[in-house]
Amino acid sequence: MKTATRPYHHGHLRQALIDMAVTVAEETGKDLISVREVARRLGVSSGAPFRHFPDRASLMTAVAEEATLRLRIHVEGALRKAPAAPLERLKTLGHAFIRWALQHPTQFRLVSSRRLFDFDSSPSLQLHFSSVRDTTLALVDQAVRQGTLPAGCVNELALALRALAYGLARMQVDGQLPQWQVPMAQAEQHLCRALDRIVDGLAQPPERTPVARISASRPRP
Amino acid sequence: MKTATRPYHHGHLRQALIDMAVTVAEETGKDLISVREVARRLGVSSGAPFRHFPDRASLMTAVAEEATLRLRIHVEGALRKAPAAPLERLKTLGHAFIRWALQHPTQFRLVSSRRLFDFDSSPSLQLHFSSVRDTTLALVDQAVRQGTLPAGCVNELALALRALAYGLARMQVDGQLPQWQVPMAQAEQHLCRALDRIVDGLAQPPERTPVARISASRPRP
DNA sequence: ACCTGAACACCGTTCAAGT
DNA sequence: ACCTGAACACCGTTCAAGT
Repeated sequence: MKTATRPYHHGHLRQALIDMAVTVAEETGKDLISVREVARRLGVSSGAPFRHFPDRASLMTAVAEEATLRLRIHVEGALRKAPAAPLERLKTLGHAFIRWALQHPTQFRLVSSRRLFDFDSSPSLQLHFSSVRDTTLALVDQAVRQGTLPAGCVNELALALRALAYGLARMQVDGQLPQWQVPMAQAEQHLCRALDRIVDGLAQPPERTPVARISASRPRP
Repeated sequence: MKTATRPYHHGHLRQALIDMAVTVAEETGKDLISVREVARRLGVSSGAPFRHFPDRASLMTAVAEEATLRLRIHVEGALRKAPAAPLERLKTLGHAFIRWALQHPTQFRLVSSRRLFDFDSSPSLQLHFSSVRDTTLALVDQAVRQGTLPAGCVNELALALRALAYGLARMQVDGQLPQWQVPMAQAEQHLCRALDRIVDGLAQPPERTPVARISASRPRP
């Protein structure tokens, strides 16, 4: 039930615009939402949004801020239930990243592309992004230190693993998976298995036989 | 110098539209070009393009066809000068893929996103895409067969390696690399090194010390 | 302080009319 | 057969005017 003939006129329009922008984005699947449509759906005039955001890019920045926070929370939630082994945690992080991307494809595309809003202008965006990145870096560092991942530049390896998860998620979000014989229905499992395949392939000790117990004490010359 | 007062009026407008669309796209960096601007730059009326393409998406499909062919030619050219070892060829393929993406970011984004045009409607698009994919699959298959890559589903491993190259390229194209401490100037080298890091990490025989000589003699039942 | 609604300069697309 | 240019229904953004 709306409040009579003058429903809006005031209220917390700013937040309503952000929420409706997300709704419209995920509904239409388009990267560029129409601020006029967002205004129309909220029952306000076409000029109203510009009292809260200087332009569409600023609105998209606000949307990206919230989406990045949700991605961070999703990933952190998954890690809370994960085992302690760094490699297992890395896989869990990757799975959570992929899962969130597939469930919120338009938001995922938005937060991934620095070209649709102004990343540098938003401290909260930078904070939430860095948090996930730092978690990745820390896990890779632990794995390298304990010898379960091959030695070398941590930054470089973390970048590669992030790119792997990002690439897998984006191939689905961009609609490429049909050309790789991956049925849409089990896309998530397929992508997570592909990720595990690489991580397990990189893992140092086969831990098949408890004989060797390699490195862990043999960092680098 | 333009040809007097009636420069156009006829000609091979269809091809001119495709070429100008590429120019405008790479110039503006926007995913969605304006067909009005393309027409304007060619000196034709705003309705002229629609005599050759039913809508903008069809024009973008034509652009994507040519871009995909160029990507294919670039990759095949690189492989022609590459060594014979499957793993080396896989790395070369990845490097060429990344290099082309960084040199033609807007075309790369276009061909990567099945959402900006109609992939299924274009046989040539499918042909050129499949060619690069099949080359990847064949190389992974060879490497697995000769034991330099770990055994398992070839399709899955090839998908993962393609996702790795795709993710690395896209992180740069989407503007994420500054947040990963990668200086723009040496982006390409950094990305190629990250790729090599994973491929080398997956390679089966460490061939460092002849001591262990793990598996490599345990192909498949 | 916030919102409206007309206005401006753009779009993609259509289509009668021209050559 | 190909192109023009007006027309239509949209945009993002601005801004005087309203509450």
